[in-house]
Amino acid sequence: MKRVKVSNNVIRRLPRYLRKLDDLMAGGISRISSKELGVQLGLTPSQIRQDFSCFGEFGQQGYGYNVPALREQIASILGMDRGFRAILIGVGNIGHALMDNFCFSDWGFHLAAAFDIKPELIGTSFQGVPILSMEELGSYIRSNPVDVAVLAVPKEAAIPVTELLTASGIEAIWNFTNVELTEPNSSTIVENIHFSDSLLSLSYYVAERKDETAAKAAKADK
Amino acid sequence: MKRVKVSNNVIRRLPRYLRKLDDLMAGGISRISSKELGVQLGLTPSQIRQDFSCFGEFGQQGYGYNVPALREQIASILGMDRGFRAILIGVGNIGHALMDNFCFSDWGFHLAAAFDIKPELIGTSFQGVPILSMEELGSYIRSNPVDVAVLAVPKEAAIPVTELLTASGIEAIWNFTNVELTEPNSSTIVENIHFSDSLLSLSYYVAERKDETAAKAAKADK
DNA sequence: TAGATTGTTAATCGATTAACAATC
DNA sequence: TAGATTGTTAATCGATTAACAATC
Repeated sequence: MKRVKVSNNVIRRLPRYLRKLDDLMAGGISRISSKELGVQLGLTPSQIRQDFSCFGEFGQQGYGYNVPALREQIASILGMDRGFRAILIGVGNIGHALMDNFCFSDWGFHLAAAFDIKPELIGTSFQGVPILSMEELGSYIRSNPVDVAVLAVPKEAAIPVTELLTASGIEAIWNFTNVELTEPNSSTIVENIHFSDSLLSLSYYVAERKDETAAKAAKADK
Repeated sequence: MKRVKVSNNVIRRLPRYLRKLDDLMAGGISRISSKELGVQLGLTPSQIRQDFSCFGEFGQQGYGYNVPALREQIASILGMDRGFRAILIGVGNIGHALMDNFCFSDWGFHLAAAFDIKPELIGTSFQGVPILSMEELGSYIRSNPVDVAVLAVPKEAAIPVTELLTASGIEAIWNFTNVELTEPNSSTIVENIHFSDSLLSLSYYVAERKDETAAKAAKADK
């Protein structure tokens, strides 16, 4: 597979392609053109072909793309076939919801262990995932392969726990705390789920929509 | 306030600015230049000044920006002072976690009600928010002001519930389901929290990092 | 074969960065 | 006042779109 430098925008579209291809497969569609894919995703066919061409030639002239084959290619580009191993730090509300609801294995991940400080949780297991003490975290990381740490601790613990993680050799963090972990100098890969950032973006667009509606009403009214 | 068309990239940076300004205020910093803000956020001073200039003139030559004043401006741009009203659809794992942990009021929102189909939940309330039956959803929306619906239902329910919401007059959805709600023809504002998309992007970067490391090792090895 | 559709090169568009006059 | 820093205009860079030869 090609590994040229690919822009972040392209990477962010890959999971959407994957999702759409899964939908098509579920609907029994086995072939699609970039034109039709563009219609269904609201993208131009050019962009779709450009995106794919970053990684190879997956289509066939005059025919289009084979849906299952393309799906497998994109899954592989995203690393879904690598069996990455994850650990969860913090079994509070959001951590628990992830363990209960989020199917890591659907995305090629294996959730190997969870960590918390609450004594009543330590030593138990949930959905087959053992919950260990935070005190075991460092030694666990050093003696087990861990590719990604899922950070779901309270706000106050975010920075110290991150320091412990990186000091123990963790290179990638899936961050659910509302804290900026990305140090300008750090080489750790951080992917954020910032609920509040997302809600505030939505808030902006809602405010904009209301202003437009109000302006229109005022105009019609005068 | 200016309301020119502002690019999505700019909007997505605003919550980060807000977060940083809150941090600065918590640290007792009352004044900052675009240069220093750039250092702390990993952005160029030019970009920061360009971003702010979409909405007005918030700084002072030779001085920089007053932190609390700028914070208030950005909060206002994001609509945080409008008291938007939200309802939650689906009090499962993620919905419950949002009710319990996510402080809507911190971001200017009021969570007015939640809806579910589970009989044991209906009629109860949690954190002061009443949980109502899904059957009441349509009439509730028609007789109460609702700006945003938070969609946290199971995958299968996503589309039918969205249709009910839009048919009842909802214009904005904060979508926690792993389903593409954005119809190319629809005018509904949709903001997605796609856990799996986020994890897969992270997965890509982890895979890339591993490939680079392996390539380097192979080179050193030969 | 003729029609369709790819992969890629070139053209356009938009976003980021640099430069600088204005001014606190 | 002199130094600092803004807001904005111009230059650059990168991403998207269009065009088209290659070919299934």
